[in-house]
Amino acid sequence: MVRTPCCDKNGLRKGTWTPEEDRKLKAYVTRYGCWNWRQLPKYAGLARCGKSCRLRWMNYLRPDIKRGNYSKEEEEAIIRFHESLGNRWSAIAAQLPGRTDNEIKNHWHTTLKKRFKHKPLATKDVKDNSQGPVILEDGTSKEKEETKLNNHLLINPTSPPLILESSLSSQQPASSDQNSSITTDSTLASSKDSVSDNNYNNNTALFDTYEANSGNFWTEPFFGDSCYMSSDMLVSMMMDPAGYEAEFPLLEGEILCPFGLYDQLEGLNF
DNA sequence: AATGCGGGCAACCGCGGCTGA
DNA sequence: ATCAGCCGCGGTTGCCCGCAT
Repeated sequence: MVRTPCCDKNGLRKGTWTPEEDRKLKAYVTRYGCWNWRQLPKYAGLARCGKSCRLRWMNYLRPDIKRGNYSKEEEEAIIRFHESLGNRWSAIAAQLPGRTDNEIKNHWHTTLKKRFKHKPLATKDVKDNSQGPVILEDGTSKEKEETKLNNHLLINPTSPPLILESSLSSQQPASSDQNSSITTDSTLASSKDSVSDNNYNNNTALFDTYEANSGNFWTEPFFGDSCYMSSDMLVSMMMDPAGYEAEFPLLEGEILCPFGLYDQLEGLNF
């Protein structure tokens, strides 16, 4: 919509994503996970660089993204967090379920910055806020400490990120980290939540199948780390590629099994 | 109706950090 | 200790759209 599609010198597409490209990327990541962004476009049948794919997924295609207007609560939260964190959009986004850093950054520059100039918020309550970042007196390790705290907020269930009422009313359950890639360990739970979206009912069924048959999906290193596919699904793909293909037809240009998957399979007990 | 202009936002670019060899 | 590859982040760009004139 924004940038005119073109090709760079390597023959990779740039610019606006087409619905077809979106469909391919979404289908591929949903099925295989983002095991390697650099290699992913090749196997997904996309003439895009990995960076572009990652960005598109993170900012647009991820199922847990909340779109639409910002609530007053969200805007106030952004302003407060920006006061204390500065332009660390990813850290701010981590506290706002369903919002991406890019989206927040855009909203800040286009709307909030002007408004904030006219009506600055008091900073005291921000610094006193237990949910906010720790402002160190010496200031020397502030960066590290903020990072540690943010990580703590993301992981520790007793210190949840800011959950806004408007977020709770959205279709997906509030999760602890809506900003991270689905491949990160700390986001396994949120990944499960994210795929509970209406568009992903089929995948939810796959999770349930895996959990019922093979224990906890979210503690299993390979599947939890890099793949949305259940072990049953994977086994059927490996043992009976034709049967698997019949059940889950490949997309145009898609390759059945990415590199790395076979290596990971060796460690599994069938 | 035509034109100009600014806002909004998707996407690109480049840098820095992390990790493994 | 060094280097290369990859990923994530923040800054910036550039086009579309709606509104004002």
